[in-house]
Amino acid sequence: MSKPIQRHSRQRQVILEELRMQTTHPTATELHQLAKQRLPNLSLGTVYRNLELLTRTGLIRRLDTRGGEARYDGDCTHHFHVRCLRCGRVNDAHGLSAAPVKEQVQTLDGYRILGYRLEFEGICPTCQKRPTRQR
Amino acid sequence: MSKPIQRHSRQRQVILEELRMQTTHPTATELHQLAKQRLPNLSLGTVYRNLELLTRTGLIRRLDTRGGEARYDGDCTHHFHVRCLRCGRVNDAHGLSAAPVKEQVQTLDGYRILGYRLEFEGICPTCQKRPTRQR
DNA sequence: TTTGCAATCAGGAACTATTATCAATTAAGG
DNA sequence: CCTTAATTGATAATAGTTCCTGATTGCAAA
Repeated sequence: MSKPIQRHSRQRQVILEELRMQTTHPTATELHQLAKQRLPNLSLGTVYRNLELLTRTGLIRRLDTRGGEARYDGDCTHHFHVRCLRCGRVNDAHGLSAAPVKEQVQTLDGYRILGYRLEFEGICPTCQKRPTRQR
Repeated sequence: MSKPIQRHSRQRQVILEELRMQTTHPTATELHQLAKQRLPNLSLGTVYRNLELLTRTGLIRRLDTRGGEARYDGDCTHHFHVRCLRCGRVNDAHGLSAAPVKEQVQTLDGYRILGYRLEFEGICPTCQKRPTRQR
């Protein structure tokens, strides 16, 4: 059972390009809408399949998500994110480092530590302007 | 529309107790199995409903999860987690401080920052012993 | 070129985790 | 007790994602 050869497909190319054009960390559905403008009968399944494949080969990053949809990031340099607790949008937080924290950890309960993720939570500018919903 | 009065139910009590007894940050399903031993006809819906309510009132914490199921933590003191990239289990990482990191950020792109989450990724002891799956 | 074949596709069904609905039950205050 | 509304179990519905089918396509060797 050898590793399958990855070949070049127009769909994958377009999906990757569209993701890289965005700074908004789109969801699979959003990306599907965008890419569909160039490939009208691109299926959502194909978008998911390729996002998975591109994530696996390290060309893009998949961002965790609080319950909702996964978001994707075309920028693989090490950086962090700020997530809006109201609307769920995600922005970059460049220029920060959690390296001092990482240095505190080599192993943790026998885990072999491979990396870390740091994410800030808050309210985005747009949501700050919007009145708070009634509970 | 006033806030409903929260009353005391046996189910909620048991769910909370079982969660607090665990150090493993169980998923809703796992917790359902555990609590069912004490309340045999406890429904999964009730578990979800109460986990949501307890999270909202701040008695427990819901942990983000990479795609799969949400996990819950009965310990609300501020601490971090290590997640196994292979099996998804989560352990605590007490005794670390990310305060220096937080101090780097007051506002970020106009966001009002309310908190941050730091999570380590690695391979847990059990999975280190298991041979790597073929790709 | 043409051909062979595995990688990839579109479309839709299936699956998984979670939330909503609803009639019946039950906690809590009067 | 009695009333009222929160809560429950059971079940249906939803959302996001993955899986399956048969058709298509990129690529390498003939």
